[in-house]
Amino acid sequence: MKTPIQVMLVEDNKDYREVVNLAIEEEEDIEILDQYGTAEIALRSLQSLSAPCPDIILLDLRLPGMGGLDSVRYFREYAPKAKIIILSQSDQEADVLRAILLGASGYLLKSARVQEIVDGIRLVHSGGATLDPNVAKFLLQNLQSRLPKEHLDIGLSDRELEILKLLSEGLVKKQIAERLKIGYTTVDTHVGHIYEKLHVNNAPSAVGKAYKLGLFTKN
Amino acid sequence: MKTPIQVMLVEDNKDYREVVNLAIEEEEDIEILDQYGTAEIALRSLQSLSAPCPDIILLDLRLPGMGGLDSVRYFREYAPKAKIIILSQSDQEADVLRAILLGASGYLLKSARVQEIVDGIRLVHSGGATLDPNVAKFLLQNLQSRLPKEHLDIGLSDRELEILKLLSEGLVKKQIAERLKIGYTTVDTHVGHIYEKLHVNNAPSAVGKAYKLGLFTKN
DNA sequence: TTGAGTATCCCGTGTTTACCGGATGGGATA
DNA sequence: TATCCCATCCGGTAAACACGGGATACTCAA
Repeated sequence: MKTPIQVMLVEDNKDYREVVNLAIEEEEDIEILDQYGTAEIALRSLQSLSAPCPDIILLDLRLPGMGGLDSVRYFREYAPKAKIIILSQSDQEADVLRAILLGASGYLLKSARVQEIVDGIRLVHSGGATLDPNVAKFLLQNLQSRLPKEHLDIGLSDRELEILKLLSEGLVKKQIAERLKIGYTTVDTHVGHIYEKLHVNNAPSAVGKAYKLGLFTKN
Repeated sequence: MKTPIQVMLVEDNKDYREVVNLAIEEEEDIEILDQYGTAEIALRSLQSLSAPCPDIILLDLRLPGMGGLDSVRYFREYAPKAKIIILSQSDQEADVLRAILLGASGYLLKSARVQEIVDGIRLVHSGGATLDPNVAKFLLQNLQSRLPKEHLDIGLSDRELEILKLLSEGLVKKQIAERLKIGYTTVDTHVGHIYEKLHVNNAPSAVGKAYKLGLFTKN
Protein backbone atom coordinates (compact mmCIF):
# COMPACT_ATOMS: atom_id res chain seq x y z
CA MET A 1 0.00 0.00 0.00
CA LYS A 2 1.35 3.37 -0.98
CA THR A 3 1.43 6.27 1.38
CA PRO A 4 -1.86 8.08 1.32
CA ILE A 5 -2.35 11.48 -0.26
CA GLN A 6 -1.55 14.12 2.32
CA VAL A 7 -4.14 16.85 2.47
CA MET A 8 -4.06 20.18 4.26
CA LEU A 9 -7.42 21.79 4.92
CA VAL A 10 -7.69 25.54 5.31
CA GLU A 11 -11.24 26.50 6.15
CA ASP A 12 -12.69 28.66 8.86
CA ASN A 13 -16.14 27.13 9.02
CA LYS A 14 -15.98 24.39 11.61
CA ASP A 15 -19.06 22.59 10.35
CA TYR A 16 -17.85 22.37 6.81
CA ARG A 17 -14.45 21.28 8.03
CA GLU A 18 -16.17 18.46 9.83
CA VAL A 19 -18.05 17.48 6.70
CA VAL A 20 -14.85 17.24 4.71
CA ASN A 21 -13.17 15.32 7.51
CA LEU A 22 -15.89 12.74 7.62
CA ALA A 23 -15.79 12.29 3.89
CA ILE A 24 -12.07 11.82 3.75
CA GLU A 25 -11.91 9.50 6.72
CA GLU A 26 -13.79 6.99 4.64
CA GLU A 27 -11.08 6.99 2.01
CA GLU A 28 -8.07 4.83 2.62
CA ASP A 29 -5.85 6.58 0.14
CA ILE A 30 -6.41 10.10 1.43
CA GLU A 31 -5.39 11.51 4.75
CA ILE A 32 -5.90 14.86 6.41
CA LEU A 33 -2.44 15.99 7.40
CA ASP A 34 -3.62 19.01 9.32
CA GLN A 35 -6.20 21.75 9.22
CA TYR A 36 -6.29 25.43 10.01
CA GLY A 37 -8.86 28.15 10.30
CA THR A 38 -6.89 30.92 8.65
CA ALA A 39 -4.33 31.19 5.91
CA GLU A 40 -1.86 32.95 8.18
CA ILE A 41 -1.65 30.09 10.62
CA ALA A 42 -1.44 27.51 7.88
CA LEU A 43 1.38 29.41 6.23
CA ARG A 44 3.26 29.76 9.45
CA SER A 45 3.17 26.05 9.99
CA LEU A 46 4.44 25.46 6.48
CA GLN A 47 7.38 27.73 7.16
CA SER A 48 8.60 25.67 10.05
CA LEU A 49 11.17 23.31 8.67
CA SER A 50 9.90 20.27 10.44
CA ALA A 51 6.49 20.41 8.80
CA PRO A 52 5.96 17.85 6.09
CA CYS A 53 4.76 19.26 2.81
CA PRO A 54 1.21 18.28 1.94
CA ASP A 55 0.32 16.97 -1.50
CA ILE A 56 -2.93 18.86 -1.72
CA ILE A 57 -4.12 22.06 -0.10
CA LEU A 58 -7.86 22.55 0.15
CA LEU A 59 -8.28 26.27 0.44
CA ASP A 60 -11.42 28.19 1.30
CA LEU A 61 -11.71 31.46 -0.55
CA ARG A 62 -13.45 33.41 2.17
CA LEU A 63 -11.23 33.38 5.15
CA PRO A 64 -10.78 35.84 7.97
CA GLY A 65 -7.57 37.75 7.62
CA MET A 66 -5.79 37.81 4.35
CA GLY A 67 -8.35 35.75 2.51
CA GLY A 68 -7.82 32.71 0.37
CA LEU A 69 -7.11 34.49 -2.86
CA ASP A 70 -4.19 36.53 -1.73
CA SER A 71 -2.77 33.61 0.15
CA VAL A 72 -2.52 31.40 -2.92
CA ARG A 73 0.76 32.94 -3.98
CA TYR A 74 2.25 32.34 -0.56
CA PHE A 75 1.11 28.74 -0.45
CA ARG A 76 2.74 28.24 -3.79
CA GLU A 77 5.87 29.78 -2.46
CA TYR A 78 6.12 27.88 0.81
CA ALA A 79 4.82 24.58 -0.55
CA PRO A 80 5.76 24.56 -4.21
CA LYS A 81 5.01 20.89 -4.63
CA ALA A 82 1.52 21.09 -3.21
CA LYS A 83 -1.39 21.38 -5.59
CA ILE A 84 -4.07 23.81 -4.55
CA ILE A 85 -7.79 23.19 -4.83
CA ILE A 86 -10.00 26.16 -4.18
CA LEU A 87 -13.22 25.68 -2.23
CA SER A 88 -15.63 28.48 -2.83
CA GLN A 89 -19.22 29.22 -2.04
CA SER A 90 -19.84 31.16 -5.21
CA ASP A 91 -18.63 31.00 -8.75
CA GLN A 92 -17.85 34.67 -8.80
CA GLU A 93 -16.16 35.36 -12.05
CA ALA A 94 -13.33 37.50 -10.83
CA ASP A 95 -12.37 35.05 -8.11
CA VAL A 96 -12.28 32.13 -10.48
CA LEU A 97 -10.01 33.79 -12.95
CA ARG A 98 -7.69 35.22 -10.38
CA ALA A 99 -7.35 31.96 -8.52
CA ILE A 100 -6.50 30.12 -11.69
CA LEU A 101 -4.07 32.75 -12.78
CA LEU A 102 -2.39 32.43 -9.44
CA GLY A 103 -1.89 28.76 -10.05
CA ALA A 104 -4.71 26.78 -8.51
CA SER A 105 -5.20 23.28 -9.87
CA GLY A 106 -8.85 23.03 -9.06
CA TYR A 107 -11.90 25.07 -8.26
CA LEU A 108 -14.85 23.43 -6.58
CA LEU A 109 -18.04 24.88 -5.20
CA LYS A 110 -19.17 24.06 -1.71
CA SER A 111 -22.58 23.32 -3.07
CA ALA A 112 -21.10 20.24 -4.68
CA ARG A 113 -21.31 16.85 -3.06
CA VAL A 114 -18.36 15.93 -0.91
CA GLN A 115 -17.76 12.99 -3.16
CA GLU A 116 -16.64 15.46 -5.79
CA ILE A 117 -14.04 16.80 -3.46
CA VAL A 118 -12.66 13.34 -2.88
CA ASP A 119 -12.64 12.67 -6.61
CA GLY A 120 -11.06 16.05 -7.20
CA ILE A 121 -8.25 15.32 -4.79
CA ARG A 122 -7.41 12.09 -6.58
CA LEU A 123 -7.63 13.74 -9.97
CA VAL A 124 -5.38 16.60 -9.07
CA HIS A 125 -2.92 14.35 -7.30
CA SER A 126 -2.62 12.24 -10.42
CA GLY A 127 -1.75 15.28 -12.45
CA GLY A 128 -5.11 16.45 -13.65
CA ALA A 129 -7.29 19.37 -12.76
CA THR A 130 -10.78 19.52 -11.40
CA LEU A 131 -13.35 22.17 -12.13
CA ASP A 132 -16.90 22.55 -11.03
CA PRO A 133 -19.16 22.39 -14.09
CA ASN A 134 -20.35 25.94 -13.54
CA VAL A 135 -16.82 27.18 -13.18
CA ALA A 136 -15.80 25.26 -16.28
CA LYS A 137 -18.61 26.84 -18.18
CA PHE A 138 -17.56 30.29 -17.14
CA LEU A 139 -13.98 29.55 -18.08
CA LEU A 140 -14.92 28.34 -21.52
CA GLN A 141 -17.04 31.37 -22.17
CA ASN A 142 -14.27 33.60 -21.00
CA LEU A 143 -11.84 31.93 -23.34
CA GLN A 144 -14.27 32.16 -26.20
CA SER A 145 -14.85 35.85 -25.74
CA ARG A 146 -11.18 36.44 -25.36
CA LEU A 147 -10.46 35.36 -28.91
CA PRO A 148 -13.22 36.50 -31.23
CA LYS A 149 -12.29 34.14 -34.00
CA GLU A 150 -14.88 35.53 -36.38
CA HIS A 151 -13.21 38.90 -36.38
CA LEU A 152 -10.13 37.19 -37.64
CA ASP A 153 -11.38 38.26 -41.00
CA ILE A 154 -11.10 42.00 -41.08
CA GLY A 155 -9.93 41.70 -44.66
CA LEU A 156 -6.25 42.26 -44.17
CA SER A 157 -4.26 40.67 -46.96
CA ASP A 158 -1.40 38.34 -46.12
CA ARG A 159 1.08 41.01 -46.98
CA GLU A 160 -0.63 43.58 -44.83
CA LEU A 161 -0.79 41.27 -41.86
CA GLU A 162 2.87 40.46 -42.32
CA ILE A 163 3.81 44.12 -42.34
CA LEU A 164 1.60 44.89 -39.36
CA LYS A 165 3.34 42.18 -37.43
CA LEU A 166 6.76 43.56 -38.27
CA LEU A 167 5.59 47.01 -37.22
CA SER A 168 4.51 45.61 -33.88
CA GLU A 169 7.97 44.16 -33.43
CA GLY A 170 9.61 47.50 -33.69
CA LEU A 171 10.81 47.71 -37.28
CA VAL A 172 10.35 51.04 -39.00
CA LYS A 173 9.08 51.17 -42.53
CA LYS A 174 12.52 51.40 -44.07
CA GLN A 175 13.63 48.27 -42.25
CA ILE A 176 10.49 46.49 -43.27
CA ALA A 177 11.17 47.40 -46.88
CA GLU A 178 14.65 45.92 -46.61
CA ARG A 179 13.46 42.82 -44.81
CA LEU A 180 10.79 42.14 -47.40
CA LYS A 181 12.99 43.31 -50.26
CA ILE A 182 10.41 45.76 -51.56
CA GLY A 183 10.44 49.52 -51.90
CA TYR A 184 9.88 51.91 -49.04
CA THR A 185 6.91 53.50 -50.75
CA THR A 186 5.31 50.13 -51.16
CA VAL A 187 5.46 49.56 -47.44
CA ASP A 188 4.03 53.01 -46.98
CA THR A 189 1.08 52.16 -49.18
CA HIS A 190 0.44 48.88 -47.40
CA VAL A 191 0.49 50.59 -44.05
CA GLY A 192 -1.99 53.14 -45.31
CA HIS A 193 -4.31 50.36 -46.35
CA ILE A 194 -3.94 48.72 -42.94
CA TYR A 195 -5.02 51.93 -41.27
CA GLU A 196 -8.06 52.18 -43.49
CA LYS A 197 -9.16 48.65 -42.77
CA LEU A 198 -8.65 48.93 -39.06
CA HIS A 199 -10.10 52.44 -38.90
CA VAL A 200 -7.09 53.89 -37.19
CA ASN A 201 -4.61 56.51 -38.20
CA ASN A 202 -1.28 55.60 -36.77
CA ALA A 203 0.92 52.65 -36.07
CA PRO A 204 0.52 52.30 -32.30
CA SER A 205 -3.24 52.13 -32.53
CA ALA A 206 -3.03 49.71 -35.45
CA VAL A 207 -0.98 47.36 -33.31
CA GLY A 208 -3.33 47.86 -30.40
CA LYS A 209 -6.37 47.08 -32.47
CA ALA A 210 -4.69 44.07 -34.02
CA TYR A 211 -4.20 42.56 -30.59
CA LYS A 212 -7.68 43.44 -29.47
CA LEU A 213 -9.11 41.73 -32.52
CA GLY A 214 -6.81 38.77 -32.12
CA LEU A 215 -5.25 39.24 -35.51
CA PHE A 216 -1.97 37.85 -34.28
CA THR A 217 -3.44 34.78 -32.64
CA LYS A 218 -4.61 32.91 -35.68
CA ASN A 219 -3.70 29.34 -36.79
CA MET B 1 -41.74 12.88 -16.57
CA LYS B 2 -40.06 15.46 -18.74
CA THR B 3 -39.01 14.75 -22.28
CA PRO B 4 -35.60 13.14 -22.33
CA ILE B 5 -32.45 14.94 -23.43
CA GLN B 6 -32.12 14.53 -27.17
CA VAL B 7 -28.64 13.53 -28.22
CA MET B 8 -27.11 13.38 -31.67
CA LEU B 9 -24.06 11.18 -32.00
CA VAL B 10 -21.51 11.88 -34.72
CA GLU B 11 -18.84 9.21 -34.69
CA ASP B 12 -17.38 7.06 -37.40
CA ASN B 13 -16.20 4.17 -35.28
CA LYS B 14 -19.03 1.72 -35.17
CA ASP B 15 -17.79 -0.06 -32.08
CA TYR B 16 -17.49 3.07 -30.05
CA ARG B 17 -20.88 4.21 -31.26
CA GLU B 18 -22.26 0.96 -29.93
CA VAL B 19 -20.61 1.53 -26.58
CA VAL B 20 -22.17 4.92 -26.24
CA ASN B 21 -25.51 3.59 -27.34
CA LEU B 22 -25.51 0.91 -24.72
CA ALA B 23 -24.57 3.33 -22.02
CA ILE B 24 -27.28 5.79 -22.90
CA GLU B 25 -29.98 3.19 -23.31
CA GLU B 26 -29.69 2.58 -19.62
CA GLU B 27 -30.54 6.16 -18.83
CA GLU B 28 -34.15 7.12 -18.82
CA ASP B 29 -33.60 10.82 -19.16
CA ILE B 30 -31.32 10.65 -22.19
CA GLU B 31 -32.19 9.51 -25.65
CA ILE B 32 -30.21 9.09 -28.82
CA LEU B 33 -32.07 11.09 -31.42
CA ASP B 34 -29.93 9.91 -34.29
CA GLN B 35 -26.39 9.08 -35.20
CA TYR B 36 -24.13 9.61 -38.18
CA GLY B 37 -20.75 8.49 -39.33
CA THR B 38 -19.60 11.78 -40.81
CA ALA B 39 -20.12 15.44 -40.11
CA GLU B 40 -21.35 16.09 -43.62
CA ILE B 41 -24.27 13.72 -43.35
CA ALA B 42 -25.18 14.95 -39.90
CA LEU B 43 -25.17 18.52 -41.09
CA ARG B 44 -27.30 17.71 -44.07
CA SER B 45 -29.93 16.17 -41.87
CA LEU B 46 -29.90 19.22 -39.62
CA GLN B 47 -30.53 21.41 -42.63
CA SER B 48 -33.74 19.69 -43.52
CA LEU B 49 -36.51 21.63 -41.88
CA SER B 50 -38.32 18.65 -40.58
CA ALA B 51 -35.45 17.48 -38.44
CA PRO B 52 -35.86 18.17 -34.74
CA CYS B 53 -32.97 20.01 -33.16
CA PRO B 54 -30.98 17.93 -30.69
CA ASP B 55 -30.08 19.24 -27.27
CA ILE B 56 -26.63 17.78 -27.28
CA ILE B 57 -24.28 16.85 -30.09
CA LEU B 58 -21.58 14.33 -29.28
CA LEU B 59 -18.92 14.99 -31.85
CA ASP B 60 -15.89 12.89 -32.62
CA LEU B 61 -12.87 14.92 -33.53
CA ARG B 62 -11.38 12.52 -36.03
CA LEU B 63 -13.89 12.00 -38.70
CA PRO B 64 -13.51 11.13 -42.34
CA GLY B 65 -14.21 14.09 -44.56
CA MET B 66 -14.23 17.52 -43.08
CA GLY B 67 -13.27 16.41 -39.60
CA GLY B 68 -14.88 17.29 -36.35
CA LEU B 69 -13.03 20.49 -35.69
CA ASP B 70 -13.98 22.30 -38.83
CA SER B 71 -17.51 21.10 -38.57
CA VAL B 72 -18.08 22.69 -35.15
CA ARG B 73 -18.85 26.07 -36.64
CA TYR B 74 -21.41 24.56 -38.99
CA PHE B 75 -23.10 22.64 -36.22
CA ARG B 76 -23.34 25.85 -34.27
CA GLU B 77 -24.85 27.53 -37.27
CA TYR B 78 -27.41 24.90 -38.18
CA ALA B 79 -28.30 23.95 -34.63
CA PRO B 80 -27.63 27.04 -32.54
CA LYS B 81 -29.45 25.70 -29.53
CA ALA B 82 -27.53 22.47 -29.37
CA LYS B 83 -24.60 22.20 -27.02
CA ILE B 84 -21.57 20.43 -28.41
CA ILE B 85 -19.46 17.93 -26.52
CA ILE B 86 -16.24 16.91 -28.18
CA LEU B 87 -15.15 13.29 -28.01
CA SER B 88 -11.48 12.94 -28.70
CA GLN B 89 -8.90 10.23 -28.45
CA SER B 90 -6.11 12.56 -27.51
CA ASP B 91 -5.77 15.72 -25.54
CA GLN B 92 -3.77 17.39 -28.24
CA GLU B 93 -3.31 20.95 -27.20
CA ALA B 94 -4.16 22.66 -30.42
CA ASP B 95 -7.36 20.72 -30.87
CA VAL B 96 -8.57 21.49 -27.39
CA LEU B 97 -8.09 25.20 -27.69
CA ARG B 98 -9.56 25.45 -31.15
CA ALA B 99 -12.61 23.41 -30.25
CA ILE B 100 -13.29 25.55 -27.23
CA LEU B 101 -12.74 28.74 -29.15
CA LEU B 102 -15.21 27.49 -31.69
CA GLY B 103 -17.79 27.12 -28.99
CA ALA B 104 -17.79 23.58 -27.65
CA SER B 105 -19.34 23.11 -24.22
CA GLY B 106 -17.41 20.04 -23.31
CA TYR B 107 -14.33 18.09 -24.14
CA LEU B 108 -14.07 14.46 -23.10
CA LEU B 109 -11.48 11.85 -23.88
CA LYS B 110 -12.50 8.47 -25.20
CA SER B 111 -10.29 6.87 -22.64
CA ALA B 112 -12.77 8.01 -20.02
CA ARG B 113 -15.45 5.73 -18.68
CA VAL B 114 -18.76 5.97 -20.49
CA GLN B 115 -20.34 7.00 -17.24
CA GLU B 116 -18.50 10.29 -17.59
CA ILE B 117 -20.12 10.87 -20.92
CA VAL B 118 -23.54 10.34 -19.42
CA ASP B 119 -22.71 12.68 -16.56
CA GLY B 120 -21.28 15.16 -18.99
CA ILE B 121 -24.45 15.19 -21.05
CA ARG B 122 -26.54 15.99 -18.02
CA LEU B 123 -24.11 18.64 -16.85
CA VAL B 124 -23.98 20.40 -20.14
CA HIS B 125 -27.70 20.18 -20.61
CA SER B 126 -28.23 21.85 -17.26
CA GLY B 127 -26.06 24.74 -18.31
CA GLY B 128 -22.64 23.64 -17.16
CA ALA B 129 -19.58 22.47 -18.97
CA THR B 130 -17.66 19.25 -18.74
CA LEU B 131 -13.97 18.83 -19.15
CA ASP B 132 -11.77 15.81 -18.90
CA PRO B 133 -9.31 16.32 -16.02
CA ASN B 134 -6.37 16.25 -18.38
CA VAL B 135 -7.98 18.75 -20.66
CA ALA B 136 -8.86 20.93 -17.71
CA LYS B 137 -5.29 20.83 -16.57
CA PHE B 138 -4.04 21.89 -19.95
CA LEU B 139 -6.55 24.71 -20.08
CA LEU B 140 -5.55 26.03 -16.71
CA GLN B 141 -1.91 25.97 -17.61
CA ASN B 142 -2.66 27.70 -20.84
CA LEU B 143 -4.56 30.40 -19.04
CA GLN B 144 -1.81 30.79 -16.51
CA SER B 145 0.83 31.24 -19.13
CA ARG B 146 -1.38 33.59 -21.07
CA LEU B 147 -1.38 36.12 -18.29
CA PRO B 148 1.97 36.13 -16.53
CA LYS B 149 0.50 37.80 -13.49
CA GLU B 150 3.90 38.35 -12.00
CA HIS B 151 5.31 39.96 -15.08
CA LEU B 152 2.65 42.57 -14.65
CA ASP B 153 5.36 44.28 -12.79
CA ILE B 154 7.75 45.47 -15.41
CA GLY B 155 8.12 48.60 -13.37
CA LEU B 156 5.95 50.91 -15.38
CA SER B 157 4.57 53.66 -13.18
CA ASP B 158 0.86 54.34 -13.18
CA ARG B 159 1.40 57.39 -15.30
CA GLU B 160 3.48 55.53 -17.82
CA LEU B 161 0.95 52.75 -18.11
CA GLU B 162 -1.78 55.31 -18.57
CA ILE B 163 0.09 57.02 -21.36
CA LEU B 164 0.97 53.74 -23.02
CA LYS B 165 -2.68 52.84 -23.05
CA LEU B 166 -3.65 56.11 -24.65
CA LEU B 167 -0.95 55.61 -27.24
CA SER B 168 -2.38 52.21 -28.08
CA GLU B 169 -5.75 53.83 -28.59
CA GLY B 170 -4.49 56.12 -31.27
CA LEU B 171 -3.82 59.39 -29.51
CA VAL B 172 -0.66 61.20 -30.52
CA LYS B 173 1.54 62.76 -27.90
CA LYS B 174 0.03 66.19 -28.28
CA GLN B 175 -3.44 64.83 -27.71
CA ILE B 176 -2.25 62.86 -24.71
CA ALA B 177 -0.78 66.02 -23.27
CA GLU B 178 -4.10 67.80 -23.66
CA ARG B 179 -6.08 64.89 -22.29
CA LEU B 180 -3.90 64.64 -19.20
CA LYS B 181 -3.48 68.39 -18.96
CA ILE B 182 0.29 68.18 -18.90
CA GLY B 183 2.93 69.53 -21.25
CA TYR B 184 3.87 67.90 -24.52
CA THR B 185 7.47 67.50 -23.46
CA THR B 186 6.38 65.73 -20.33
CA VAL B 187 4.57 63.16 -22.37
CA ASP B 188 7.65 62.85 -24.51
CA THR B 189 9.76 62.12 -21.47
CA HIS B 190 7.32 59.55 -20.14
CA VAL B 191 7.24 57.80 -23.46
CA GLY B 192 11.01 57.70 -23.50
CA HIS B 193 11.01 56.02 -20.12
CA ILE B 194 8.45 53.52 -21.33
CA TYR B 195 10.72 52.58 -24.20
CA GLU B 196 13.61 52.07 -21.85
CA LYS B 197 11.67 49.84 -19.54
CA LEU B 198 10.20 47.74 -22.31
CA HIS B 199 13.45 47.67 -24.26
CA VAL B 200 11.91 48.98 -27.43
CA ASN B 201 12.47 52.11 -29.41
CA ASN B 202 9.21 53.18 -30.90
CA ALA B 203 5.54 53.35 -30.14
CA PRO B 204 4.21 50.45 -32.21
CA SER B 205 6.58 47.98 -30.62
CA ALA B 206 5.84 49.38 -27.17
CA VAL B 207 2.17 48.65 -27.70
CA GLY B 208 2.97 45.24 -29.09
CA LYS B 209 5.13 44.35 -26.13
CA ALA B 210 2.56 45.65 -23.69
CA TYR B 211 0.01 43.25 -25.09
CA LYS B 212 2.45 40.37 -25.15
CA LEU B 213 3.28 40.96 -21.50
CA GLY B 214 -0.38 41.39 -20.62
CA LEU B 215 0.13 44.87 -19.27
CA PHE B 216 -3.36 45.85 -20.34
CA THR B 217 -5.11 42.85 -18.88
CA LYS B 218 -4.69 43.50 -15.20
CA ASN B 219 -7.52 43.67 -12.66
C1' DT C 1 19.35 63.54 5.74
C1' DT C 2 20.38 61.71 1.72
C1' DG C 3 19.18 59.34 -2.24
C1' DA C 4 16.14 56.89 -5.35
C1' DG C 5 12.08 57.16 -7.90
C1' DT C 6 8.26 59.59 -9.99
C1' DA C 7 6.08 63.42 -12.31
C1' DT C 8 6.46 67.59 -14.15
C1' DC C 9 8.64 70.92 -17.46
C1' DC C 10 11.83 72.88 -21.58
C1' DC C 11 14.83 73.08 -26.20
C1' DG C 12 16.73 71.49 -30.49
C1' DT C 13 17.67 68.44 -34.36
C1' DG C 14 17.38 64.96 -37.43
C1' DT C 15 14.38 60.98 -38.61
C1' DT C 16 10.14 58.94 -39.51
C1' DT C 17 5.26 59.14 -40.31
C1' DA C 18 0.85 60.02 -42.45
C1' DC C 19 -1.39 61.29 -46.35
C1' DC C 20 -1.95 63.37 -50.74
C1' DG C 21 -1.58 62.84 -55.59
C1' DG C 22 -0.89 59.11 -59.14
C1' DA C 23 0.85 54.57 -61.83
C1' DT C 24 1.51 49.46 -63.50
C1' DG C 25 0.86 44.52 -63.82
C1' DG C 26 -1.26 40.28 -62.33
C1' DG C 27 -4.89 37.28 -60.64
C1' DA C 28 -9.48 36.19 -59.51
C1' DT C 29 -14.25 36.69 -60.54
C1' DA C 30 -18.33 37.67 -62.82
C1' DT D 1 -14.20 40.83 -71.33
C1' DA D 2 -14.44 43.98 -67.78
C1' DT D 3 -13.89 44.78 -63.08
C1' DC D 4 -11.95 44.45 -58.64
C1' DC D 5 -8.29 43.61 -55.43
C1' DC D 6 -3.68 42.99 -54.54
C1' DA D 7 1.15 44.13 -54.66
C1' DT D 8 4.33 46.94 -56.39
C1' DC D 9 6.32 51.55 -57.41
C1' DC D 10 7.11 57.11 -57.20
C1' DG D 11 7.47 62.24 -55.08
C1' DG D 12 6.27 65.86 -51.93
C1' DT D 13 4.97 68.04 -47.49
C1' DA D 14 3.56 68.97 -42.96
C1' DA D 15 3.20 66.76 -38.83
C1' DA D 16 4.75 63.68 -35.42
C1' DC D 17 8.44 61.09 -33.43
C1' DA D 18 12.96 59.66 -31.02
C1' DC D 19 16.52 61.17 -28.34
C1' DG D 20 20.05 63.99 -26.65
C1' DG D 21 20.80 67.45 -23.35
C1' DG D 22 19.04 69.54 -18.93
C1' DA D 23 15.75 71.24 -14.64
C1' DT D 24 12.41 71.39 -10.41
C1' DA D 25 9.54 69.37 -6.90
C1' DC D 26 7.51 65.65 -4.26
C1' DT D 27 7.44 61.25 -1.67
C1' DC D 28 9.22 57.41 0.55
C1' DA D 29 12.43 54.50 2.54
C1' DA D 30 17.22 53.73 4.08
